[in-house]
Amino acid sequence: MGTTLKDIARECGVDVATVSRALNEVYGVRRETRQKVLAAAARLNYRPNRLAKGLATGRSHTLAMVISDIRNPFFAELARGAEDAAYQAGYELVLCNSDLSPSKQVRYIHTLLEKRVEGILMNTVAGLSPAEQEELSGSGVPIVLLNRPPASIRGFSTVLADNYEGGHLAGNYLVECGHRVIGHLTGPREHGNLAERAKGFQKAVEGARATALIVRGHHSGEGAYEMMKKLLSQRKDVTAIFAANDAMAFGAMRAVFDAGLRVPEDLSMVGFDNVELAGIVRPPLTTVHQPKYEMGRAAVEILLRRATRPDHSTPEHRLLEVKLVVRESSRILKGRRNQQGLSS
Amino acid sequence: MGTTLKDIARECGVDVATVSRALNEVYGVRRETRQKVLAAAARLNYRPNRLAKGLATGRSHTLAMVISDIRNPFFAELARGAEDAAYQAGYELVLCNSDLSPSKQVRYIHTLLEKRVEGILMNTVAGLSPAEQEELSGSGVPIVLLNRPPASIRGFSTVLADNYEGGHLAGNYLVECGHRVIGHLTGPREHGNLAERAKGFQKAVEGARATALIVRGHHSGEGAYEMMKKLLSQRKDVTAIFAANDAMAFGAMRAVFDAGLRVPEDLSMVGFDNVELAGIVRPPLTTVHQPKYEMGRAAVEILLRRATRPDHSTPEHRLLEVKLVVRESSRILKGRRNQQGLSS
DNA sequence: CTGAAAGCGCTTACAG
DNA sequence: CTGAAAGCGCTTACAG
Repeated sequence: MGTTLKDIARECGVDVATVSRALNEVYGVRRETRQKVLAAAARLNYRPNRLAKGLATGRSHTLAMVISDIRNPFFAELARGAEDAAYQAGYELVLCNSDLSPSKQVRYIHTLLEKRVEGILMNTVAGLSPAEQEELSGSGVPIVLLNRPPASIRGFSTVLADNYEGGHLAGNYLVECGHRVIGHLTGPREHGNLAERAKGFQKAVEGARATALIVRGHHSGEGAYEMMKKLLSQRKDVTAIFAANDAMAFGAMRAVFDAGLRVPEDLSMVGFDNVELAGIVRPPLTTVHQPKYEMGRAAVEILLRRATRPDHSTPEHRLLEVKLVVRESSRILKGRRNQQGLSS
Repeated sequence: MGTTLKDIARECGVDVATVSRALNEVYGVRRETRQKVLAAAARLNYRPNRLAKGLATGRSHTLAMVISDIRNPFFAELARGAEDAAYQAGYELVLCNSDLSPSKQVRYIHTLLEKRVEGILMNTVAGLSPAEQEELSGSGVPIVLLNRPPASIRGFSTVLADNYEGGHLAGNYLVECGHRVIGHLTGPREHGNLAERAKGFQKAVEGARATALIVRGHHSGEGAYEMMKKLLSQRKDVTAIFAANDAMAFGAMRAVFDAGLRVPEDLSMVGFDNVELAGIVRPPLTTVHQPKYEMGRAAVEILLRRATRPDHSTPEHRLLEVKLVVRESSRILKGRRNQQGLSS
């Protein structure tokens, strides 16, 4: 069916090696010969077999991303950034949804290694056993993570938003708005990014001698809904909430509404991520913006850099800036300060 | 670095052919030999090179999806369904964002064919030239489209929601709610799926001797915002709107709010797709549900079926059911009928 | 049941 | 500049 180098070689009366050179290299082949080969290739509608090429060169020209779920807008945005960067470099991106299941993650990784992908973008390796993490980091393919890996394992690159700074921004903002008792809904301690946000938040709040109430549960809308309900029943003095991500903020808002309270009149709400929905819900959500698209791009750039220069194999680490986006879900409590300078 | 069949063969004192058989086939190899090979493979941490395997067998075990933009929640949902089906079958899915740009689509397709993917899921081929469409359909790899292709081209499979029925449901519902002048915001005539929705809608409305106002523009939130503004300034008698997709409905709602009107008190609004956001905005959007996840699955199932039985190459066509989801953005105008039977 | 050989379609030193 | 050869790592008739 497909025409191969051999067909072109026969057609032109030259060797396949010459055809290969003519098609790939800029010189090392006589102009005339090259033209003849190119013409024949076009005429025969030649399509190189990339599997064969990959086998011969050891390069597959494909990258992969193993994330929890592409339906999560955070990952969709990230994926788009990653794929754009890959496309520009002539690479393909394979999409894997792991649901954070360790067994799925392991299966994906094995298959990807067998397909000789040249780099993998993963949100985390936290679910893998130490042995699996070691195996991965020693597998030879570049990996970039979106969460800080255990300190014991070397070899992973990372692309991180400045989570600590983001938490600090949120905490500081709420304190400056005059809030004195502020709840923080977050996930399990093991989740590195969330832990950083909590730390930054706590630092800002307690540094201002206000009270930070840390509530842990599942870091999802559902989880936050439950946490919020419980918190409302226990502490009447809370006037503001910082949720560890936007999905949690939406869940928490539902619980607030269900309790017959208003946002921001009764309770200020701040999220993290700045997904598109944050600007659309009522009231629009104040949140910490993460440069999701850029993070995807940055991750692929690192992968590509490491794939093409296997010589120096020290991992790269990239920290991206976050910023506070003030919308209508939060308000100044006692007007001690004006809002100038806060809303940047 | 990687251990190969040859290493295992040497280790076990057998031929690579035997190793290959032991690793792949269930019989044709003595039990004992098989065990020995398996043990050695495990010990040496053998990972088959899929590029080599693919070259030898002609099968890449990968599928691809070429869509406009993964950030569109419709496609994210679809992608998840597709990837789940692929994963279960032991296939990988490569993600391509075309923005519907013909040149990007063509470049993606060429690369994918060169990588010998075994099937491609594409939203549409409408942007390609007839020659390109012919080339694609004759390329030998199974293709499933999410839009009806030009009648002139044979060979494409399709997975479609019942767009006509969906439009009909929407039109019929609004008529039964008592609306007599109903606007329909839609896209260009060439867009097959939207055209079907418009047809079904018109049939239902005009069949009931009510007035259907078709407004065309860009099928996006922005486009709908503009259309709606214009419509409001021209026709004061419109009491309901059917938007060709949810994003358009959201845009139209913004225009309604900007004009100082209320939904559904002044204007009923119905969308199409039932993206997650539809249930979250205020007021929650009445819309026609499309089974996006299932469409993704169905598409991959067709691709796989056709990839594994290249014998009968007639395309498959799958039509999926839609249903009306009544929420709070629409209301009964004059109460001529009760809502029973409408909300199913 | 197993080995030896040829082949999948490319690339890349090595000669000339 | 070009050809002949070997190799990438697998599979699969063909013998035995």
